[in-house]
Amino acid sequence: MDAAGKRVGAVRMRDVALMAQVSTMTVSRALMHPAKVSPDVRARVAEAVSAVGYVANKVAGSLSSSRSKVIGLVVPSIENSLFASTIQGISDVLRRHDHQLMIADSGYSPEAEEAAIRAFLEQRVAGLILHDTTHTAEAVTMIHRSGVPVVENGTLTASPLDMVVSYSNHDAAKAMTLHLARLGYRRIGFVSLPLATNERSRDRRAGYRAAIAEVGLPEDPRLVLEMPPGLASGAEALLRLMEGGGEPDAIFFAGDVLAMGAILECLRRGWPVPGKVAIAAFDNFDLLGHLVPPVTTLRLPRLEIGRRSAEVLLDRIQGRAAGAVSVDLRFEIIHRGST
Amino acid sequence: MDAAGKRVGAVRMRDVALMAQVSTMTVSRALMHPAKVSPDVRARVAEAVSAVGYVANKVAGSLSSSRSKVIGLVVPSIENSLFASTIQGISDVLRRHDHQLMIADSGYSPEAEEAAIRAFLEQRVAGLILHDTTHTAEAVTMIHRSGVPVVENGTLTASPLDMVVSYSNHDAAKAMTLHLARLGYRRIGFVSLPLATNERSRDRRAGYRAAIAEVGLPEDPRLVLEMPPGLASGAEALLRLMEGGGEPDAIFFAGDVLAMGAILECLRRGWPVPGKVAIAAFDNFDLLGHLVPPVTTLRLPRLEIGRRSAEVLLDRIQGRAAGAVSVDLRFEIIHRGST
DNA sequence: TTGTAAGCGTTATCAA
DNA sequence: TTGATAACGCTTACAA
Repeated sequence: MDAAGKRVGAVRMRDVALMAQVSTMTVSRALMHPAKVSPDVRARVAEAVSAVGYVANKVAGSLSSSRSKVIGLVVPSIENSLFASTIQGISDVLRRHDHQLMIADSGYSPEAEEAAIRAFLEQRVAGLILHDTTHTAEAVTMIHRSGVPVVENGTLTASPLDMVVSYSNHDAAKAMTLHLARLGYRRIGFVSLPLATNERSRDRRAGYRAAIAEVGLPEDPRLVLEMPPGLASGAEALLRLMEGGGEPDAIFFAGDVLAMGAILECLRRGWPVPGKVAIAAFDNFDLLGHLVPPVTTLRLPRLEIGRRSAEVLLDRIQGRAAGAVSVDLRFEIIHRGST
Repeated sequence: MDAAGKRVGAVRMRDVALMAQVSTMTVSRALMHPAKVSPDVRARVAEAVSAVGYVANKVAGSLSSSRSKVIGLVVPSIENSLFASTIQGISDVLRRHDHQLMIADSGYSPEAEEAAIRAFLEQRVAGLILHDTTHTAEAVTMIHRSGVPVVENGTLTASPLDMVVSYSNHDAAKAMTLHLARLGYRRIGFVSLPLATNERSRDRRAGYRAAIAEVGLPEDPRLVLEMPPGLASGAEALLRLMEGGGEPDAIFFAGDVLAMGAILECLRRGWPVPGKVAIAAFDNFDLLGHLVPPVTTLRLPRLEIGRRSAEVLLDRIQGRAAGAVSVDLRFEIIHRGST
């Protein structure tokens, strides 16, 4: 590179062509469709490639062919380990299919998501995977105009942009609440993450309410709380519910590490679980199974969501499928000692 | 897109130019250097851009200018939350500087790393960040030939490819071991991750040994163990050391969630910590501070490593700096109840 | 301040 | 099976 950051003097396909005594077109063919070229040429090209140290220029290739092998992914937070599993799943599948992954995080802001989407479209990605299901109008317009296929995977939204791969946050929260009711708990508290910009949180609370209504328990606002994510937040939620006059006999923490924070607080205070209060979590952190007592939770298909998202996207990109796709992956209740 | 995945009929700069009644060159300038264009033209171009819904084609731009704003990152595992912090740090800085991030994971294999590096160079990334410091010969050759700047950030390696931003795994492990010795522990066990392909693990064990030698404690092979990562692995390591005849009075778990698994095992067995055995960890998981007892550990600058890596890379790319860079970020011992 | 012309390094197309 | 030629959509370099 020169001082201004401009790449300089790279080996081009032309150099390979000269060395192999063929045209650049033949080199291109030998690399893309080896079968369409004579064995002799194939060998000469291969030799020339390694002799001159040729590294293909996919920027030029993409411009010429109007195709790319890059997928753009926007998650709310890269650091959050829940998303990390999904990213891993996506990455695994893309690598197997010789595609690349670009990542941006929105910090839970639709405006930042829009900026990320624009940047990806400017790079002419072949497809998009969005965790969120809430987008700015401008983002929706850009995506539709671009014609790029999209998978959303935060929740099984009823009105997807294009394709969805997820599980039902509503049904999962409802199932866990019903599970607690079936175990005999009657005053079931519920703690969720912030609802405003998060359809997943709203789905979960709706699921909780549906279950409460279904089994005929009274709705008590003193039993429902909205908290930011985090260990400390879970501990605080526990204390607020226990001292809020609602007298919960069980609490369902439907978000991130909230349940972990709550159960550690119980440990510190010497409160027996479920003797004093039962605790259920929403996500299958490894750790929940190793705590004392081990915590009842939901197993969500985080990794599988990533894999399937990448697969349906590639299917569409490669013309193996068209039209609407809505994949409902399963969740599962893991019943343990905390309830 | 048509059936073969070929993008079709996008709006080009030419369309903006026609609408704004200027040449494409003027549109290009108005977008890249608004100051170099008259206010009138600037306004007309801006209006035309939104009227036709223009989304710049950076593929064409990159080809033409031989510049790109994409950085490639290779980590051993995307799913591992330790790397997630670093990725978040990188992402934060890149976004602020209008750059994009491509990610690949090597699964701890140098060959997979080589493939990822090749793919990134084919995309003509402006820079590379590699977590690992062990590379194939071919990877090293490709990188040098390409002239792309590189930051390694897994450990403060003595022979970097180019730039390094990290902390000293050796010194961190040594410091913690000395800390334990200072507290009066005399039979200090040590558990590390696999050493074969991991310079970081080797550095840590060397640091432990250096400390043991420095304070004149005997080296006892029954006190040293090599384990895969994971909670279960930590629990198993604890039991093997406690029953292995070495009679440790403290154990230093220098890897991932090993310490967490060990302390949870102590909880389950009702072993007092540090009464029965003291426990120290290597990484600052939130949770370690909330366990009972809270666990002594090292605070490592994971996020900061990401930020600084991105910064030194951008400095080099943008010509603000040249030459060798080696940034030694700090670590810190967090003394808590478990020791 | 604006425009013209010539690439950037590939692949598509069509002809040989 | 191979090659010549013309894009792909932008930016550089230079001219007006």
